[in-house]
Amino acid sequence: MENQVTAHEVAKLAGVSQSSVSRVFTKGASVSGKTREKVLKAAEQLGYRPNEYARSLIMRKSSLIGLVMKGVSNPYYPHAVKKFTSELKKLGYSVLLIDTDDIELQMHDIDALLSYHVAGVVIMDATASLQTAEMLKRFRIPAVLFNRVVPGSGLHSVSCENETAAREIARLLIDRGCKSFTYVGGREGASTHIERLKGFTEELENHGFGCQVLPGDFTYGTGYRNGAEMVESGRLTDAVFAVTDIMAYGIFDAFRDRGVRVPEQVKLIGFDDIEMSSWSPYQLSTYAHPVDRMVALSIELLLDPERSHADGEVHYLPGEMKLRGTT
Amino acid sequence: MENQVTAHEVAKLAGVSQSSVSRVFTKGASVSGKTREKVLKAAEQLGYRPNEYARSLIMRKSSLIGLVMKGVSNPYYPHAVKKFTSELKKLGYSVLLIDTDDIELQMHDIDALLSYHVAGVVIMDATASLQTAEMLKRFRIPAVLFNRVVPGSGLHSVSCENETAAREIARLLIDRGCKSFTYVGGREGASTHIERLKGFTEELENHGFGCQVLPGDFTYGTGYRNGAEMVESGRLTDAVFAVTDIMAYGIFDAFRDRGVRVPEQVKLIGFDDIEMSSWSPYQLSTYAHPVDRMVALSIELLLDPERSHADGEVHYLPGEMKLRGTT
DNA sequence: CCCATGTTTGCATACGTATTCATTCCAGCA
DNA sequence: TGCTGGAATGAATACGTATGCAAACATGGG
Repeated sequence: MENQVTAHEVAKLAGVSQSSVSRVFTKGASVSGKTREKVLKAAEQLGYRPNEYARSLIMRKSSLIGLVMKGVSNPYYPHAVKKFTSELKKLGYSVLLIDTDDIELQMHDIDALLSYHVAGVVIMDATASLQTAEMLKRFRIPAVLFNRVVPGSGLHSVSCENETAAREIARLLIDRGCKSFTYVGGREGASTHIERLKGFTEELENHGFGCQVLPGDFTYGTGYRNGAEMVESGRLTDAVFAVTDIMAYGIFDAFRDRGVRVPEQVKLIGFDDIEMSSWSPYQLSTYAHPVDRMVALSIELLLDPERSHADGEVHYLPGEMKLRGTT
Repeated sequence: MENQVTAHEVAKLAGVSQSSVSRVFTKGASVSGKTREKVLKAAEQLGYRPNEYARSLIMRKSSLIGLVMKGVSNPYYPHAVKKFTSELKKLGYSVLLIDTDDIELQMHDIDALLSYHVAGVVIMDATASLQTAEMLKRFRIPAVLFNRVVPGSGLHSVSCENETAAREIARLLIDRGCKSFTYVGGREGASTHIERLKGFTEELENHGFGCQVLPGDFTYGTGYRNGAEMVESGRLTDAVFAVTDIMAYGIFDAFRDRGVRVPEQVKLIGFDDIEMSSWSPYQLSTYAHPVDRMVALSIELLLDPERSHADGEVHYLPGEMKLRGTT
């Protein structure tokens, strides 16, 4: 950075003023074709790139979007990250990656976002406490919760139609002739868990069925333990709905290891449709997130000046049922 | 960003000069306890954070590290990303995430890195053409290739001891009594592929064995197809070494689907030790990357001013064999 | 009490760019 | 040719911070 090529040097070489150089690189500015050409040639020769720091400083506008990830527990998120980065790149934004260790977006992480005055924040696979939400509002940083809803936070949320999908899943399993049901959940308090649980159990109730609810945490290991326990304690049901594909794999493997056959003895269905679900040992039936549309909507909410600072909108987008071998 | 709290406002509230405010937030600067306290109180009250743009501009030094990812094909990388972000955070750096679609780091992506004059670049799961390497050198951006080596690029490389590990794997399989061998590879030209292939076949040769080499691309699907073809064409061997865990899964599943038993009929071993390898359906024997040490060394290479701009160092770190159920 | 020494402090400036404002340029027309 | 109005240009300034410099201040020894 010490030997940075500046607009002044380009200007000198091109025989114009620094202003003209700037105008060439600022879209919508008025420059004659002649000088534009001279400037571009000089810039090319020197390898000039406008300095983003100076640019963001003077324009009082950041070209960074903060992307908050919790971890690597679920392969579903890296996929969404990829989509975000490539879409944002098209719009001229770069991505500042924040990796929280905690379930919640921490104050410490907020610091980085504030120092760069990011144009917006996407919070994935993590949640924001009301205090954190307040902080974001206070500093007028547009934020959207991706795949999470935090009631009362006033933050935008973009989620899958969890409840509706869970109802659909319930009906599907009933149609398949199942009479007893189990729901294996995610972390207590996670909106995806709550909404899917609600839709599933309510719809079952509507049809006169009950549901065994087992606690979980979105991990394979816990899925496995739950599956093992179901078999060993004799509490196996005709159908199992796992809050997440990853958990479904664990359950599936626990069943298989104990000689329980899927889908003959038990029907199993997950949620997410990550790549692995189509792999041979699983062939898991599941409900696919509309990732692309979720990403597009998130970006829209962040960057539209009309909506970014307005009250939090909560969106539930419809996904698609993917029926494979486990139902 | 329009209503940014500046050091001037803090200064006014605290009754000191802007310089003093700056000094409080610049470590190593000389401030009295009294003013420090006044400033911190005022800053807290106003929610002041130093503006990174102004700071990076005046200091001519970026606090960003570029992290280049190719995609989401291999769960091994997200794990490393997490390690990078958390380690860099400790050192006061933030992460600029670049997502290349291509196998190579593209010029277009370089632009973002240059605009922010990043303090360094980590290139993961992708490679850099000689032209790109030249570009990085020209702009004096320290770079390290993570898990890749590009001879002649002059870039630092931090990799696993691929060749040595592959030899070890060969000896292990020989010890297990295997007489015929297959290597299922990765993308042509990828250094991990080349090095593991070399170590494996050479060591086998040393013991008087040949090796069937099948082409691959690091994906599950290709692993599966290779596995299927081996069975169906009758070219099954006593042992199979897959360049990557992901590919090993595909091979394993193809075998299983066709009634070939692992490890009784075929011994199978992968490379990476991603989380899934310990899952019940696979229990894959594999060789674990020393991720933590690889990350630490990468950061060291980037940030040590003595080494960051020096000629590219190529490091191979030893990992650890993980023997599970497939050998 | 005074001077010497070291520590704090404020002023002014610079980082590289976008943009306002005044000036110059130039095409088009009478 | 002389005018006019719009387009293009350059000079100057501002963004928010770190830092060199000189002035102010504190401290302690004689």
